[in-house]
Amino acid sequence: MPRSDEAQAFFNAVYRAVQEIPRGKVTTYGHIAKLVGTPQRARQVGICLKQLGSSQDNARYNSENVPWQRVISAKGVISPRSEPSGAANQAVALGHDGVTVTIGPLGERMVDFAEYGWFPRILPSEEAQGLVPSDEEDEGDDGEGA
DNA sequence: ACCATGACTGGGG
DNA sequence: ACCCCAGCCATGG
Repeated sequence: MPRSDEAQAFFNAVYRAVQEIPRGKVTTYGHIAKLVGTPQRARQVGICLKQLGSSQDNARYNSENVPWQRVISAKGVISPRSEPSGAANQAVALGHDGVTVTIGPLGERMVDFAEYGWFPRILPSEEAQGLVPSDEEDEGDDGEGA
């Protein structure tokens, strides 16, 4: 577990944000970092998910109630890790979510953001609670289409 | 206490 | 378009 209370707060914020990713959708480590207010700490988001244990550990946040599989790299690829089966497990879990994972030329497991990407500016829960400062500004944000 | 190692990323070469 | 690199900072030796 993290050393400081500050770090603990960051971990919890990340877990809560990840819990808001809808089933059948994915987002990036970097986007979660932005959602919790620390855009430079995408790497630490990865550390948070790595720390998730099973529900048997009596931890408030665990691999059962936090959909860790819905977070992938900004390249649209399931991040490889020391344990190769880890990425494979994530692909299986995503498949269970109804997300199609394709295999790239180098064996990378990739997900199409155009179809499965979830990138809100703020957390839906905050919006529902009216915690969002007033922000009625519009600009041509996205406009892609496959 | 110091150093190396990552579930990362955007920018430069 | 691909590779490299400086920030990032929790963990483990």
